[in-house]
Amino acid sequence: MSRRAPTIRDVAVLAGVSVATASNVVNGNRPVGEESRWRVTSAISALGYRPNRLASALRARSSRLIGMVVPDITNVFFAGLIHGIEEHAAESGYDLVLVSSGEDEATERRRIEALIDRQIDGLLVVPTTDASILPLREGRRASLMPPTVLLDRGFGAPGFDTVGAECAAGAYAATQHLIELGHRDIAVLGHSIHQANISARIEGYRRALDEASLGARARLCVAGHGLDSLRGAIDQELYRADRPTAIFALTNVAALAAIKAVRALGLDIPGDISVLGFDDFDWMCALRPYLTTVAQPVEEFASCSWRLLMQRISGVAELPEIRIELPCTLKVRESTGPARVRIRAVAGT
Amino acid sequence: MSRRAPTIRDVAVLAGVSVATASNVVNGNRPVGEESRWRVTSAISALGYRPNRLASALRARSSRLIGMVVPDITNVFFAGLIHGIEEHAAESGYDLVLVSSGEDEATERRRIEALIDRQIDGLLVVPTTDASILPLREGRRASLMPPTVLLDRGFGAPGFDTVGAECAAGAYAATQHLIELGHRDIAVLGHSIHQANISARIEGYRRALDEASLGARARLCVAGHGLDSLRGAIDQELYRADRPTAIFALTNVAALAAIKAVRALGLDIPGDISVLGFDDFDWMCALRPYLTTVAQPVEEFASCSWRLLMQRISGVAELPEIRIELPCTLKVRESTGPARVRIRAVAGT
DNA sequence: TTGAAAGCGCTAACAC
DNA sequence: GTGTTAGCGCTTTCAA
Repeated sequence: MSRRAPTIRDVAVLAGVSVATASNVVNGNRPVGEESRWRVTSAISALGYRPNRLASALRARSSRLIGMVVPDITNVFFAGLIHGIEEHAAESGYDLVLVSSGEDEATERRRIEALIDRQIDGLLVVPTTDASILPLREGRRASLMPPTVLLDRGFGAPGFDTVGAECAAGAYAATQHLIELGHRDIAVLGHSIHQANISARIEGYRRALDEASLGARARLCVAGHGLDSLRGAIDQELYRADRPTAIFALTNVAALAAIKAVRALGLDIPGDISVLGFDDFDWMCALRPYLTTVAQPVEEFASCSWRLLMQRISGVAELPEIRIELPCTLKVRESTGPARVRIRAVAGT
Repeated sequence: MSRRAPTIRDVAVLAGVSVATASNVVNGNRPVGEESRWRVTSAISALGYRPNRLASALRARSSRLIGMVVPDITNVFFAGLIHGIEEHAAESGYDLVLVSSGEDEATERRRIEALIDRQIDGLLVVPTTDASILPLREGRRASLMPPTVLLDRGFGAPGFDTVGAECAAGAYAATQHLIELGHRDIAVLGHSIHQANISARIEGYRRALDEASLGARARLCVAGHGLDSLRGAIDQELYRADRPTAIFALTNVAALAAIKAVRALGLDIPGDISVLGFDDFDWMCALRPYLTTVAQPVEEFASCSWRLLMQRISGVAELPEIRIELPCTLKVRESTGPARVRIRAVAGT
């Protein structure tokens, strides 16, 4: 029943050659004679030999394993990222070890260490906060860390290659779109300020407001990562007498929270209040109204970060950190419309 | 810069003990004296030693790596599954190697072989079709295969532990719900018949129809896995003069396809046509109308399959295959309503 | 309670 | 073009 799996030694013996030759026909590291090659290949199929990747990784000092860390797998944006990366990995003969940090810095730290212990060849991280992965570079293990690329968050973190979106520009365009529709009271809804991408989005929002001399009307709703937390924050804003006429949600989860909150109040989108989201995915088109959103280039995120990582692993890339910033696209759809003129607003203007 | 990482030998030397003792304090496999333990722990922290999991896995014949194979990571149902499994894995000290089969049998096969080569301790698969993983059990590698649990699809496959939903019952309840609302022309939309779960859903649908003496009116729309393919199939059905008054979508992707198709025709849900879906996730509540759906117990899928896998790995479970079937929940919401009485239908009845 | 030593299965020098 | 051999870093007998 549980017969020992054949090793390369078994192959060599059956083929009547040395293990080196057997190894060479398997890996093609050295030329092998026609005769030997044939004997080895037939021995391999006769025995049903399969190489032990653990042993080969240990010896060759290359596991062809890439660690990937995301805050939450169920977030459609991260799921898209994982999908893209996994595809590239498969093409390049790598496998992905996927771990979730659950938006917790300590967990993230611990799990990354565990991945490094597994001798991964590279690391792809969507860090919990901009600062969370910094200690890894500074610690004793600095020189022993595998090539690492930070995605989405942590843009520009010193010591790391980073791939992110042009968040400020995207948010600027989105806010401008709302202003052009006549909105003057635009609330932004998002989580943690401790992330470069989120603060960049807020910055873009502020800039657009400032340019329209609306700077004083900025309304920031900041909450935790969860849907409920975001929902609570926007609820509070909506219950105010002078509630906003538009909500700019800075993440896809925030957009969902905003929609739920607005719906719960029986308000119409965009009749009573406009909602503008972030990220884009299949299901959004089933929403009524179809959500106006700032789409991030998920595919490009995946391909750029993968390319960067491969360059680092092969030692091609030069020393200084590389930062790649990808453009967002404002997708104007149905959830944003002209601002409803409110009595108070009319009187006030 | 690239100093060699300290090994357990370095630790032993610095602590003035043997490697065996150092190993034992790291792993606790054997009792170690107070004095030795202290010397080793301080040597470890002095050197910043971290064990090489590759080497330990090779020697101990246990990688603490679980392979997970899904058809498509971006499908919210599978994403939820991955999330749940990853959580359990983390708790138990395992890591997940995630691969996507892309609904392709050959790819699935190839990637599973690669996972086995990595000496994974267990395998969790949502197979492309019911038959796709069977050859693995039959092949020469049969005895060399790691414990494997099939999820969602492949229920009851010989030689495998399987975890699935009570699809027939769920679909029966859903269809009955539609019949009670007065629907007599109910189309089902789904992909591949070659999956036990899908055919069970169809069976449940048929049974409900039969019991209402509506068996002759069964309408099957079968398509490929893609959104577009499903969309095409349901479009065809909707363009018929006697189009259905209700659509029962057998997967979440099918539900999305149905919604898009109905919308494109300018029809109202549920006024003109009812839509009933499968699976349930956060974003559905942002849909207008909120989708009536058959929810599968994703969390339980994850916990049951994990428990089963752990039992097999530890050799606790007895020999015969185990099948676990989890109940679905019909969530009646807004997308299903009374059947609109059509002229033709009135005349016909 | 501890140590010495034999490998796990493989690759890469180094020889020929 | 091929073989011999020394490890990769670790765990685990076996003996003390």
